[in-house]
Amino acid sequence: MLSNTHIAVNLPPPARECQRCLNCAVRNKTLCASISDERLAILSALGRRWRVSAGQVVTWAGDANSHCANVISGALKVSASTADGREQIVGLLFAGDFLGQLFVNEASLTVTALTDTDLCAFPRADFERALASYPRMERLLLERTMASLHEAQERMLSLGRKDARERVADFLLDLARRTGMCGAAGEIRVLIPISRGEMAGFLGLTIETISRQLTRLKSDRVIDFSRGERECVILNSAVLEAIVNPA
Amino acid sequence: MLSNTHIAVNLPPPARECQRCLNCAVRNKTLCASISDERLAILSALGRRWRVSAGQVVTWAGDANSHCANVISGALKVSASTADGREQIVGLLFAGDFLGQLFVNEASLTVTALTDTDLCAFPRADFERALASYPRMERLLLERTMASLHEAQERMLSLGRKDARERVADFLLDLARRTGMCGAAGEIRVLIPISRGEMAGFLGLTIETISRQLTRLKSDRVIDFSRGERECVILNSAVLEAIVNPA
DNA sequence: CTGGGGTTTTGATCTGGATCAAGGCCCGGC
DNA sequence: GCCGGGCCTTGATCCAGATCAAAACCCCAG
Repeated sequence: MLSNTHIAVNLPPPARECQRCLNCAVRNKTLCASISDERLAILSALGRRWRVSAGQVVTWAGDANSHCANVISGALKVSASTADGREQIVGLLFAGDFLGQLFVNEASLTVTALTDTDLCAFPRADFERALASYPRMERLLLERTMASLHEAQERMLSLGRKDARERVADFLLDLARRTGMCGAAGEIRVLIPISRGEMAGFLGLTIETISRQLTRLKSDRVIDFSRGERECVILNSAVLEAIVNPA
Repeated sequence: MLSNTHIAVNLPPPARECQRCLNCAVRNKTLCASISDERLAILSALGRRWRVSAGQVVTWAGDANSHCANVISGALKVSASTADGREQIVGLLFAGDFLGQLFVNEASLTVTALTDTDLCAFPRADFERALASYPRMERLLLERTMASLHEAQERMLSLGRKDARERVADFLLDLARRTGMCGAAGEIRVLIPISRGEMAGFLGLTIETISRQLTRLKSDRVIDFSRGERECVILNSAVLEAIVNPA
């Protein structure tokens, strides 16, 4: 023990830098999870903590694509827009997710914090270089990128071919699967992490349509909002499944 | 020269296998472009030529995801479907493209040949293993997957927020950018590689809407089809640009 | 308790694209 | 040359969801 302390005091600078990473709240959820404690030094030296408050834009579409980041805490939306201001949310990011497009010089998407958010940001060029030194991280990033692509493909089906009722049911079930807590009587409690407006942006609908679909599900006793608009209780998931999977 | 011949005769079996690869029509367009001639042996041993005729299904959504492939020639559509048969085309593949989802045991997409097609197919598990032996190929695949994701994100904006006119204009300009040949008088000749029905499947519209939008552009003297439905001449790309980029 | 801004709901109307229904065109087989 | 089957176009109608408009609700500051 004593000798351990002695060793720690004499550790070279890079290793000391790593303390921040070793204690990181998302150490084993981000891409860094693929790197052993001992080999963390290079990456650790590149990262900078960055706190963003709710509503702030992290990256503007059209700007130089200079950074990427791991999400430590909070929630962000990633959106594409037309020149005249229509917005489509193409993804949501939460703790552990990777933020950024690699190998491209101009950002094509706008990233905005939905809540107060902590990021661990890297200069993109440095990160791309580092990737080559960490083959397991590169593999993990490839897996995650493939998974994102897969999600994107399902969303294309939704946006191109499903009606409002189906899209909303999809969304609720997805949320339930990811974060749902089972209550006493077979019902599922889901905290909706975004506003009605953001749901609309995500599902390619308007705010009014979202609201109407939700109230319809409510009056059909499929869901309930007795504890606030953000707290959805799924009373009858079988009906939702049936909407999502029509005859 | 004579000694060269002599050496060739004595080459070990793996290298001889490679001849097929070295002569491959898409040697420097597929993922294999990242591999030097000398190191091609492992991958070469895994690949099997596979000829698919127009209309044949290569992969059914829901089946075991056992293979991936490089497209040698031809064209394919990749589509997602709802249980009741609505179809959204999520991507098109041409010579040089990589076909397949990795790291997933069940295929979620159906892949269908649009024309007679030649593939170079690999057992997925073998290919994933091989990937680790070819870091440059893994990097290239990561870059391509990121590019696909980027495309998918633009399509989400299209499907979620753009009207029929904009989607069709987008499609034509995209095609022109990729494959368009400039003619005499500033006009651009574009060969549309798919039918009206497939355009509809791709753009999230119906066949009738596609047809109406095209005839409208035709009567507005923006495009012309004098040489057949598949041969589009863009007479006034400025108008198309204006549709794509509204005030 | 009161007032005001933001979010959500609800209502009335409009419309772009789907749907339903004919034709037209082209090509290959007989 | 005529028939049959794919495509593609055109026309008529319908409807889900957008748009426009107004309440209702909710929370906090004063």
